[in-house]
This record gives sequence, C-alpha cells and structure tokens, in this order.
Amino acid sequence: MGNIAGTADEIIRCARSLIIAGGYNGFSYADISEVVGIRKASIHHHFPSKVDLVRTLLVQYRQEAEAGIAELERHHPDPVDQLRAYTGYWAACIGDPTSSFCVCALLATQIPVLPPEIVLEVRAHFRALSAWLTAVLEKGAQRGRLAFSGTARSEAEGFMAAVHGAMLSARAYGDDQVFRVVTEPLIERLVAGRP
Amino acid sequence: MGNIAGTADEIIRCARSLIIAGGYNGFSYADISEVVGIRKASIHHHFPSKVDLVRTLLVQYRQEAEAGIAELERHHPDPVDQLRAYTGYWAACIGDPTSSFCVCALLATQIPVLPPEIVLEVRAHFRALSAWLTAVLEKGAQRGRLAFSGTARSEAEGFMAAVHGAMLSARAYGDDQVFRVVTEPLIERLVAGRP
DNA sequence: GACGGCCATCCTACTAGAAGGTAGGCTGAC
DNA sequence: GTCAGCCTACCTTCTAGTAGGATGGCCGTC
Repeated sequence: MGNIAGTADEIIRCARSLIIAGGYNGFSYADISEVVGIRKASIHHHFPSKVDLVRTLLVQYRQEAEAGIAELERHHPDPVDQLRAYTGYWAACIGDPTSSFCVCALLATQIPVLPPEIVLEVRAHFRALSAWLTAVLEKGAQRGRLAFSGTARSEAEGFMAAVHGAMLSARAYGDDQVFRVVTEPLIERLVAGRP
Repeated sequence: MGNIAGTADEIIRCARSLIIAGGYNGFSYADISEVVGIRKASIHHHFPSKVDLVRTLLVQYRQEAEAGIAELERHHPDPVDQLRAYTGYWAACIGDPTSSFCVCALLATQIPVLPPEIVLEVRAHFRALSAWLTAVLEKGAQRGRLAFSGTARSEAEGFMAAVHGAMLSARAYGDDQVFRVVTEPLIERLVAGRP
C-alpha cells in the first residue's frame, strides 16, 4: 500500500497544515507521526532534519503557487479577472483550517527565529508574488482596465499587504467574512472608469 | 537592587521582544533568564505559568496602546493627522527589532495553537483598534476631511489589514522602506478633495 | 524459475538537551 | 516574624535526531 511518493507527500501535506496552524515552532515530528500514522524515525528517513522537511515543503508550495497562477492566467485573460480570481482563491481557502493562511506569509512573521534556508524560500515567494501582481497591474493599466495613482510596483505591494492583513484579521476575529470585506473594495477601487 | 516592579517589568519587556521575534512558541523561560540575568525559577515566582506571563504582558500592552491613542488624539485633533500619527508611530518602530511588530498581530497568526486566555486578549485588541479606526474615519467624514465609498467600519478593517500586511512585508523583505510605501498612499487616498 | 544481493521503507529503542514547572532553603527589608 | 525575591536542585515531558534491525520488493545471474 502507499505509492512511491505517497508517504513523503503525506508528511509534507500534514506539516503544511500544522505550519499554517502554528508556524515553525508550533509543530513537531511527534505531531506528524500521530496524524500520518507513522513513527518519528520514519519521518527522519524521508526528511533527515526539520529544516529539510520545511524547505522541501516550501519549494513544492512555491511550484504549486506558480502553476496555480499560470492556470489562473489561462482561464482569465483580463487583469481585473486575474485579481478577482486570486483573492477569490484565498476567500475559498479561508474557511478551511488546513489552508486558511499562506504558508510563506505565516512563516514570514517568524523570520527572526527561522533557519536561514527557510528564510530564503519565504523571501523568494514574496518577491515572486509581488512581481506577478506588479505585472498584472501594469498590464491592466496599459489596457485601460485598471487605474491607480502610484507606480504599479507600490500598488502591488499595497495589494499584497492588504490580502495578507485580511487573512490575519479573519483569523484574529475568527470570522471568514472579514476577508471578503477587506479584499473586495481593494479591486473595485482599482477598476478604471468608475464614478 | 532593582525596584519593586523592576524585575517583573523587565521580564515582561524581555518576553515582549522575544514574542515579537518568534511568537508564543518561539521563546522559553530559559531565554528570558539569560537576558534578564535571573534564574528560571525566579521568573516562575513572578509569573507562575507561561500563560500568566503572556496574559499579563498583553493586558499591559493593551493599556499602553489605549494610553498611546489617547495621547495621540490630544496632540492631533484632526482625523487625518491621527491616521498619520498612527502609521508614523509604527514606521518609527519598524527599524527596531524589539518593537518592529504589533505583539497582538504576531500572536494572532498563531491563534489555532494559542491558549484560549491569550486568544481572548488578542481578539480584544483587534476589536479595540478597529473600533478606534472606525471612529476616526467617521469623524473625518463628518468634518469633510476624509472621503471613502464603503462604510467607515469596512474602510477601517481595510486600513488595519493593510498596516498589518505592511509590517509583514517589511519583515519578509527585510526592508523597512516597504512599510512607508504601503501605508502612505493608504492615507492619501482617504483625504478628501483631491483631483 | 530459483538464488542472492541491494536498497527503500519502516520499525523498536535510545540519546542529549530543552521545555515548563515544583520543592524547599537562604537573605534581607519592613 | 513575616514575606517578597531569588536561589539550587530537581522533576516530567517533549524535542530533534541516531543506531541498528526486520521486511519486502526489485534486480541481474545462473
């Protein structure tokens, strides 16, 4: 039973949801072993150290994010729709405790106590996300679909920060609605040609 | 040596900066004992359990925040200036590792693994901050100093989320500038009577 | 097709150190 | 005399990580 990459994948999936719940120091090999139904030592077989596990997890997460964005761009040629699809994706995740936060955003809060290898991956995700949002805003402005006062870059940073802050507020209040309340006006404000 | 409340206060101050660095599970009594120059057992004398310590810390933090806002309102009667003073306060904090993040915002990220007593305090801070921002925005709109499309409440939630997200981005990039890049347009957008 | 080696997977059993916390004794100020 | 403050010494549980053994599938060889 269990295909070749099955167990390692299950460990990563489990670790991911545990990180989303409590961050890097908020979970242990023992926690994973309970959920996956495997001994601690067996986890060390797949991932020699905790840093190995989390770094692998992050590399995979970033690949998934990149693939997700590529898919999103195929489905939605319009920049406005792309922004809506992005926030819509997270709005759908917010309700599910195992995916209600961006892993990189959560780890970013703990950067001062994180192993440097992990920090590298987290930084890379922020840069990639910011670059994509900047490109979307630039494209939207060129096509006359979006309008904003500052640079595309600063506007993208503001957008990203607001989305992350919205995740945080949803968690703080224990109210999923807050995410939509914050993110929906965010896009409407950028759409060109409103009163 | 050490005045009456001296040691307990030093412990709290130390714990606060440790939480800002790595959250609830990111510090231990041993860490505090090293910094303060006191034995672990002596910390337990002042704060029997970790929950006691952090709850006390949060109660004090919330009082300080309340006092700070009251002071801020005395110095700045104008709602626009109040918003600027608020973000300006955090802009000044961002550079200092011991105060570069709101303790409650950082703890909020770990709510699923936090003791319930701590969650209560964190929630209370978010509600208080949101209520204050809502009041400022309402007052600003009444006086014709601020203009926005949604309700004052939803606008306040968006403002707070953006500020928290800006703290996160500054930490993620390791670049203090990002905080200002995100928060400055935030206020300018709300100021009434622009082109 | 049987044989033997190889290797991935998972196990039991263990380690050293760190976690939060306790018991009880000393000291010095009021 | 009492008690706050701090200490040494200790406890239990959890932490990541290690050593080494069982199992079992896959390989080429005869």
